[in-house]
Amino acid sequence: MAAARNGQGDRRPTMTDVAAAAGVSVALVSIIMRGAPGASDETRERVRRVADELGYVPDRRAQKLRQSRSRLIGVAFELQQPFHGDLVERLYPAAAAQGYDIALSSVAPTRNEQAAIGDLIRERCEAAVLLGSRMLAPDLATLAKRMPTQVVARPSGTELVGSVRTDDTAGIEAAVDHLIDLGHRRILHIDGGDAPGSAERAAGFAARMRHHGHASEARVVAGGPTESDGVRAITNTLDTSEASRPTGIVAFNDRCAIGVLDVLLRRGIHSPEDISVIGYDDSRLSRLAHINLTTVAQDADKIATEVIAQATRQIAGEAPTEIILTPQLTPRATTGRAPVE
Amino acid sequence: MAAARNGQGDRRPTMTDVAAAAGVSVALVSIIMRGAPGASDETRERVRRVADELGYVPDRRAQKLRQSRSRLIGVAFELQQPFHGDLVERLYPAAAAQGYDIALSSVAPTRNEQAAIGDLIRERCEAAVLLGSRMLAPDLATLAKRMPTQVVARPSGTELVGSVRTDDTAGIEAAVDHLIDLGHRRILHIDGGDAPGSAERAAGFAARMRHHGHASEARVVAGGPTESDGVRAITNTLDTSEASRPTGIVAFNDRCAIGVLDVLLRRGIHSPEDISVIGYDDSRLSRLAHINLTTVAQDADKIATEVIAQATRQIAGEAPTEIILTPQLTPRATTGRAPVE
DNA sequence: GTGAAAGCGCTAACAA
DNA sequence: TTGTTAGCGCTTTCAC
Repeated sequence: MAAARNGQGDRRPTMTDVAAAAGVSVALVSIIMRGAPGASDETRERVRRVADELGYVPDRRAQKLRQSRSRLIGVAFELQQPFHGDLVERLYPAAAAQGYDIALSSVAPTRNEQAAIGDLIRERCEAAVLLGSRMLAPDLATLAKRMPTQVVARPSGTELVGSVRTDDTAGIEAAVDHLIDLGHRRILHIDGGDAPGSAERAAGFAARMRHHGHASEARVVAGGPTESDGVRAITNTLDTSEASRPTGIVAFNDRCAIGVLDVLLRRGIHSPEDISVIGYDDSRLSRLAHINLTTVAQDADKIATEVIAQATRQIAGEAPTEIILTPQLTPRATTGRAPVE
Repeated sequence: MAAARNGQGDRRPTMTDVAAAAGVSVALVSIIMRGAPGASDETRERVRRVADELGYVPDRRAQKLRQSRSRLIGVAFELQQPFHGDLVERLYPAAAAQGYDIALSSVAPTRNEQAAIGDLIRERCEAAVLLGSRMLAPDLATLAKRMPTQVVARPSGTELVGSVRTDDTAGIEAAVDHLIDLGHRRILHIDGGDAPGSAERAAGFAARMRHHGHASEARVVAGGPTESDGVRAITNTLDTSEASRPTGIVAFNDRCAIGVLDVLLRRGIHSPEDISVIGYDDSRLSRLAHINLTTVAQDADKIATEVIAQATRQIAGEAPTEIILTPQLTPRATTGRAPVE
């Protein structure tokens, strides 16, 4: 058959086709499709109509190739991280407001960051945004020599690479203060293992407990960023410290906190009556009605806006900076007054 | 300053730069970069070295523009669906094996499917793969006139659009059989509300219970695809049928099942001792150690392979087909023998 | 084995 | 207001 591809014809219409059909030059069609000034309203309307009839849609690759700039911001994100989803979603409108498009490149167990970044380079993105990158500072610096680069939700470790993140210390402090306010004293922090931000949060926790004069009642145990890590940490803790178990827990993040809650439930320990639990991220998970987790919220909207703003600045040649936002404690149902002893 | 962008120079090196630096023609560089035959090993090595020194990376837009075909398969996926992440991850290698690249376009609450698909068209993808699309059959048919289209995990409703999915009826039947084998009789199905596949699964459930002669002990209640839906459904059920509560539950999907488990936990009802629960999808969630949910598994690897295979066929002009894979019951920790009454 | 030249679909000067 | 022209960075004949 002549018309392959579901009879859609052998190829998509191009600007040349539209120009021919409308009896004008391609340049004029270009002007009209871009909404640029320099065409009569009458022609404009006619060409638009012809284009629609033909089902013409501009070829973005050709557009971007021709314009010396791609006006593309590349985003590497992890497919399995709900918070990355929250961020990506907000990057689109933020970028559009500055006249940029977003190119997505995913990171997954079978697809490493290098592969994802390679795609962004081949697409000639003008800047790279790495969500929760696991790259080391020297590698980031190398990448930064190729293209303006930022990391999100972690420090970059090099002044060549920008960073937008929330103040981990402040976030953990807010969590500690909240529990102290509620009368808790024996407070446990389950750290993030080798996840980015873990060290800062653990240090912040210890410092704040000291500040309140309860250093001796503070404990930090090894955890990690997933539910399983939370499960492991709390199980260990409960099994080994029956006598003096904590009344308040600050988990590394929401997923970790959810693991903790799950174990508590299974053991018949009620939250918040027996133990208060605080997460970190304000991910969609934490907001689910049945979880309703008190958490330290990172404002995805604000982060996205700052990321795009910094990207355009870096593209314009400004030096990258470290932008630190203040997280917000969001009390929900998993924290309450400390039980009377 | 002359060198904007972190001193990386004003522009990225092009093939012309490499050719000049190596003292050969661009055509030869092209041959070498693509690994095409027609260059001496010696030149090959020298040009490669020069390219590396310059940090040359081919411009994919220019490549794809020049080649009449984009060799791009566009994928529209939902950012917040873990199973979509599983699929996307597997589409990369499957596509690469056929010489295609993947272009990602995300769907989210603030970014609808039309927007996502528009991007795929502008990128001149040769085929569109829509994960869990919510588009109606007529709209899908319209899209199919533009480009070869497939939907995944649902029927397309039009023969113009391909579909790769698992047999919902068979999956639910396997779940029912499993419970029946374990001695369960009073079995509840929490359906998926208006989610794709919900009707098929509910019908399959009823039919299979009838087949086993336990139609009278089968119940179907309204649910949905999220944890909250599961919470709502089971709460209702427990509150209204204290006397004859089910011993087995088949939830619409894993997330729904997890909501159910959460409520059971909170009420001190043990699973599987008191109530067995089965999910659907075998998402990462279900495999978490502390959840360890019995579920009906959809083989993401196989789905991805079939999707790419069908995409290449459709691109070659073949008519789309409906590919139905058989799901696999995966027994884990949330199902066990029915309690003795 | 290598190079010259044309052109993919578009935009942007510049002319008319 | 409209058309002409010259590329963007690459691949692909077709000569040499």
